[in-house]
Amino acid sequence: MAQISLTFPDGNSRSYEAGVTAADVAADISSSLRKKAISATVGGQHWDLQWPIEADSSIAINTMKDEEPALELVRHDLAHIMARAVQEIWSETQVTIGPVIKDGWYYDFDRKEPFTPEDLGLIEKKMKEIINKREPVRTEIWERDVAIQYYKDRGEPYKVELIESIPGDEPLRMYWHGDWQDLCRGPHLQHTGQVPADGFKLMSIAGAYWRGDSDRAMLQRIYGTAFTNKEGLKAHLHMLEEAAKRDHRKLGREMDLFHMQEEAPGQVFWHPNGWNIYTSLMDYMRRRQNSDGYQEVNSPEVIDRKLWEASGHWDKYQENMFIVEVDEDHAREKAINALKPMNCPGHVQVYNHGLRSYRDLPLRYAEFGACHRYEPSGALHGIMRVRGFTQDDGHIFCTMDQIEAESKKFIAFLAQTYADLGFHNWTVKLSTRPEKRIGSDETWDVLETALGAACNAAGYDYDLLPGEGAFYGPKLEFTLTDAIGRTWQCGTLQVDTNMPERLGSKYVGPDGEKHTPVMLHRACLGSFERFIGILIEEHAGKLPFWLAPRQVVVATIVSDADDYAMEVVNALKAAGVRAEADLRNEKINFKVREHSVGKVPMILALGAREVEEKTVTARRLGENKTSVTSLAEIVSELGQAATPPDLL
RNA sequence: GGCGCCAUGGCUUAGUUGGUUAAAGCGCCUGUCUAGUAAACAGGAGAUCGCGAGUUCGAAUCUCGCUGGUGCCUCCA
Repeated sequence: MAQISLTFPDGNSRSYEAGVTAADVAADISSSLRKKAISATVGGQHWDLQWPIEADSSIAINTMKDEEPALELVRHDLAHIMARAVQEIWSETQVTIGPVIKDGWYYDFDRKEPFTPEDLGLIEKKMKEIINKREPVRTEIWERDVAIQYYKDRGEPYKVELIESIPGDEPLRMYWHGDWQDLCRGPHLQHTGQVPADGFKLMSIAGAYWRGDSDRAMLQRIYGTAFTNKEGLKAHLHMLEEAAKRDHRKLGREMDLFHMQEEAPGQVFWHPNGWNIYTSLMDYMRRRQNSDGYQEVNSPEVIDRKLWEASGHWDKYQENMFIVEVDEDHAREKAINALKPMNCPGHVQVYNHGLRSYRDLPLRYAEFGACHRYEPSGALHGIMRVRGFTQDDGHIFCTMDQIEAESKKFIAFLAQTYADLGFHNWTVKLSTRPEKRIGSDETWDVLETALGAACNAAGYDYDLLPGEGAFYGPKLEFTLTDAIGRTWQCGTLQVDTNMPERLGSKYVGPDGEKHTPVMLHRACLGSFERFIGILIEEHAGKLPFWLAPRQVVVATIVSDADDYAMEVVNALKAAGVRAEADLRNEKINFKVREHSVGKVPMILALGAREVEEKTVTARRLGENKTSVTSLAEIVSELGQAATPPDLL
C-alpha cells in the first residue's frame, strides 16, 4: 500500500495510506478546525474534503468564515438537500420547484405514493447524512438546450417545462450539491456542511398544484422550517405552540363562545358568551357609525334573481351564491332567488327609491348585513372563513370630487376603530387597475390618485399592489398584524363607478341634469365573525374588559356570603358591569380555576371577612395576587372599565 | 373544488395484529366537607364508535362511497 506523506500547516508531517481524504486529514488537525474545514489545498491543488488525496505533499486546510451563514441561504440549500434526499430514497420521484418562504422553505414533488408523516423522519435523517458529508456546492453554467436534454434524459418533465418558460436565451445556472444538481439561480452556501444539522425540521406535507394551476395535476409539497442554529428552531417551534394555544376554535370551546355543526357547514351557532362579544362590538360600531354621519339601513336577504342579473352577480358570482328555489303549489314557474352575498345592490335600491339631489351627497349608508357565500369547502376555517357572516358594511354615494375627502374620512374612522380595539400595527395597500377592467385610463388615473392622496392626507403611507384592483375600480386594503405577527386583511375601501351605472342610480346636479354618482364600498371590521376570531387570537382569549362576555364573577367561599354576593352582583349590574354570582357548593380554588380557564377578567371572592367588612377580594385574570377593596370602590372602578372606549 | 390526514358519551382522548357486557379524565346528576385564591371526596347516569354499503362466522378496528372537520393548494369579485 502506497504511503502519502503530508506536511501540516503547523510544519509537522504525518504519513497516510493512499486514498485518504482531506476530511480524514482535517480530522487529525484539531476538532475546532475540522468543524470549520471546507476544503484542503494539497500540493497547490484544490481538494474537496471527500476527494481522495493521491500525492505526497504539504496540506493547507481551508476554513470557512466564523460568522453564521445567512438564513436565506441556509433555507435555500436545505430545499436542495431535501430534494436530493427524497430522490436518493425514492429515485422515481420527480422534482419541480422549491423556494424559500417565511420561516423556511418547501419543495414540490411528483410521486405516485403519498408521503406519510413517517417519511418525513426518513427524509430528515437522509438530509442529515448529506449535510454531514460536507460536500461542496458548485455552480455550472449550462446552455439551455443542454439543460433541457439533460432533464429529458433524466425523466424530469417539470424541469423541462420550467426551463422552457424562462424568458430570454441566457445560459442557465446549475448548482451541484455533491453529485446531485438542480436548476437554480442561487445563491448558495459554499458547502453543505455549513447548514446547521440541528437547526431545521420538516413540518408538513400538503397538496399543491403545479404552478398554482388548479387544472394541473396535484403535486406533493413538503414544508420545512430552518434557522441558523438549534436555539432559533426551538424558539420558532415554541412560537407555533403558543399560536396553537390561542387558536380561536380552542378558546371558543373553552370560553363557551360558539359551536359549529355538520348540518350548517360554515355557519356559526353563537352561544350566550360569544353573542355577548358580538353585540358589544356591534353596539360599539353602531354608535361610531352614527356619529360619523352614516345612516343605518337594512336590506332583504332573499332577493329575486332578476336583481342579481341586473347587478351582474348572477353572471359573475353565481357559483358562490346560495340559490333558493321557491316552488309554491300554484306557481306557474318556480321563483328563483338567491341569498345576498353582499349588500351593495340592496343599498343601491334604497338610494334609488326617490329622486336624489347633489345636495344629498355624500350619502352614507351603513348596514350590519348578513351575507351568505357558498365558499369552497376547503376554504372554510373556524369562524374566520365562513359561509354565513355579517359585514359591517357601508356604501357612500358621492361625486367624483368627494372621493378623496370621503376616503380620508373613512381612513380616520378606521384608524380610531382599530386603536380602540387594541390594534396599532396595520398597513395600507393600494390596489390599482387590473388588466381586465372597465372605464378609461383617465378615469383610473383620477380614482387611483384620489385614494393615494386620501391615504397620505390621513397620515399613512401605502404599498402599491399593481393590477390587483377590482375590474370596476381601485381599492385600499387595510391589513392588521396581530400579537404573534400574523397579518389579517380586514378593512377595505373600493371605488365603484360600475354598479351605480348598471343599476341606474342618479342624482340631479346643480345644472338640473341627471348624473351618476360614484359608490364607495367600505368595511372596517370586514365581518364580525372573522374579526371576533382575530380578537380572540390577538388577545389569547383575554379580551379587553369592555368586550369580555363575562366581566366579573362574584365567587363565595362560604355559603354565609351568599346574600352579600347578590348585593355585590346587583351593585355591579347597576353600574353597567356584566357580573354574575357563583354560589355553588365548591371550594374557592375550584371556582378560581374554572373562571380563569373561562377567561373571566375579574374574580371577586367573598368570605366571612368580606361580609363583615363590606369589602371584596379581587383577583385579576393573569395575576396570582389578590387585593382587598371596598365595595364602593370596586363598583366605580369596574363600571369605568366596562365602558366602551368611545363612551369614555 | 383538489391532495393528504382525521371523525369514539356534552368535551378531550385510549382502544394493540378484527374476537365475549367499548376504557379514562373533565363535564353532568346525587350526597358529604363551609372551604381563603388554578381541580375536595364518594356514588350515579350517559356512547352501538359521523352516515351508508361491502368483506368476514365476527368490524369502532379492513375496503368503497358520502358527510363534516383539518393542513395546505386554488379561491376570497
